[in-house]
Amino acid sequence: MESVLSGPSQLAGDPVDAASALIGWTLLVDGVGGPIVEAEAYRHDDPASHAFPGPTARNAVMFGPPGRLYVYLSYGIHWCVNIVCGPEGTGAGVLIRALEPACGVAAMRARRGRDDLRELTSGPGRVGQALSAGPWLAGAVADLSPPDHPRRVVATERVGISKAIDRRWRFLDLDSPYVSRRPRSAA
DNA sequence: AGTATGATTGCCT
DNA sequence: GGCAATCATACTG
Repeated sequence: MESVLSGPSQLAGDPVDAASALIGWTLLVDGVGGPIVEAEAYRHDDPASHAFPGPTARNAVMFGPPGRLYVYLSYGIHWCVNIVCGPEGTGAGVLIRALEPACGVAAMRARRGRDDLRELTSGPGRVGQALSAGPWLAGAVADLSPPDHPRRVVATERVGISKAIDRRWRFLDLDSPYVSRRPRSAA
């Protein structure tokens, strides 16, 4: 009997390990999506995390069981997708910053209003739009399936934050053309 | 109640 | 490279 739970075993452990382990796993929403190529960890004791102030209406999902989706509105414009990680109740998550557009490409093109594959899912706001993310996804169980080939993963600085900027908790597939930003120099 | 600030993106010069 | 868009959340008074 196979486990019903999906995702890497690290999903319920340290979110930093989970973020790294998630690279290469395919995330689908309603059959649309592809392999994760870029992700950032946000720990509960991390000043940059939405969970840092403690449980609130917005971040409630983060304090639930791992493997679910935490969705938030960024800059009043973009809906961004996270996978809740860590032991249940700790309030940690992993922001999905980029995917390889593999499944439902036509749908993603239509939702994004763009044809170029590199503009479909390379960036957290783009991922949200391509997957049609919104409040209705909050708390849904993440649809994850394992990588079909190993990835070269590298750790770099997180993007767009002003606190705890020194923590290199952004992980990406070194060989993917679909990451939002390449590391400053190859590591 | 009012204000400042974002885990961003796309269009402008 | 710079900045506007746009609004929920968090914080101040």
